[in-house]
Amino acid sequence: MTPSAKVDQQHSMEPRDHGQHDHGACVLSALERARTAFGDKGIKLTPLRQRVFEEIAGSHDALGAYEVLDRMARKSGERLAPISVYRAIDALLAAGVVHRIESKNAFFACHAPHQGQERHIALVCERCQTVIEVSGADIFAAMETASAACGFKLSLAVAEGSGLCPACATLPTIAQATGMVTQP
Amino acid sequence: MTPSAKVDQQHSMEPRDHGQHDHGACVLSALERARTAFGDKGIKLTPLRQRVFEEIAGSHDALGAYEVLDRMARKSGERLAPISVYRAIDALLAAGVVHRIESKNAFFACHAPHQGQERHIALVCERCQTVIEVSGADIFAAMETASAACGFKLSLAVAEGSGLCPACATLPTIAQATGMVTQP
DNA sequence: TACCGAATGATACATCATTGCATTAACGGG
DNA sequence: CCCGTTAATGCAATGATGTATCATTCGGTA
Ligand SMILES: [Zn+2]
Ligand SMILES: [Zn+2]
Ligand SMILES: [Zn+2]
Ligand SMILES: [Zn+2]
Repeated sequence: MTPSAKVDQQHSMEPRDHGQHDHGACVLSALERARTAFGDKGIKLTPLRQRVFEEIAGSHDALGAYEVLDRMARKSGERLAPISVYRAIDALLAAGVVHRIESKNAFFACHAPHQGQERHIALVCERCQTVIEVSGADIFAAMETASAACGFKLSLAVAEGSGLCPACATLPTIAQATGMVTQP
Repeated sequence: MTPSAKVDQQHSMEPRDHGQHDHGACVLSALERARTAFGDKGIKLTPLRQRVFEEIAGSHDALGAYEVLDRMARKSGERLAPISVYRAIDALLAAGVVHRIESKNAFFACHAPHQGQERHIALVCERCQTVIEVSGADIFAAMETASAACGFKLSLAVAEGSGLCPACATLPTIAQATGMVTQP
């Protein structure tokens, strides 16, 4: 990846928010759920943790820890040590309000209810980077079945995917119609 | 993880090979399958790629790229640049003879036939580190179903697990019987 | 021979994450 | 209020993982 491409990837010019979606309200409600989750678990939602959470929830992307760091530094002018962000993220993970995407070494804010103990999987859009969560009960059940069938005692399961989100999945037809090609 | 624990994790004192298993033959057959896979795909199995593959296949663990590097350096006395190992691993991945475990940033040699297009998932033993592959057709089908149900066009799916392999899963009963405790 | 493309070597750098220890904030019992 | 305890943060260094860039080598080929 070239340095210039890297700049373009700061998630600023992405085709996020395909029209609808009140983002201010979306972030506020995420924050409210976070307060509840921290309260329920007896963990403290400190100012630092809240700032980190707002940064992650403020994007619907999965952000790397250093990306969070950069964004916070740009806003406040002060650069935290990486460990501070990692510690805050650990608390957010423990509270269940952010999740980690193993295949990207990145973190995203949970916008799913996770009511009960239902497991979800994360789906990452390759075009707009948006992460969505979908119920994964059948998937984890199948993993349990496949493991048990060979005598493996499964204790931790990871499942995640990437592709095109519903909004982006409809766009390639436009590229085709206009004669756009992917390889010059 | 403590530094001393790190040393213990060099995969040398692990309870690998719970009795049976002719490892020399196992590695040779893996190498033979690798030659075939490279031939089929029109990629060259160069000496460097073969050395890297032997190092990975010689362990039934998933090895990090730098662990491969260290082992090769210990054997030959010459230390490659990391990029050389990564490039070799890229070729091995392309040939399909090793797989990556996203949740560990590590690579293991494929010992499964993968006949046809059948997808497998990797299961990592938390005690002996052995990686096994099991058929994942149902799992990937469930991921496809869950994605399609919400309009997501899935193009890449990751599923992997950790826990206790069949051999290790039978051992904890011994620890219990002898009054062993996990927390002093 | 000259050329080309694939593979490798070599240096430096980028990105991801943790260890260790000092300092500060929060909270409850005297 | 003072003190002791614990959680949280600050700070410096380092470890662990992965890539960019350019030079060199090597095998085939016109
Ligand atoms: Zn939003
Ligand atoms: Zn999208
Ligand atoms: Zn073997
Ligand atoms: Zn085991």
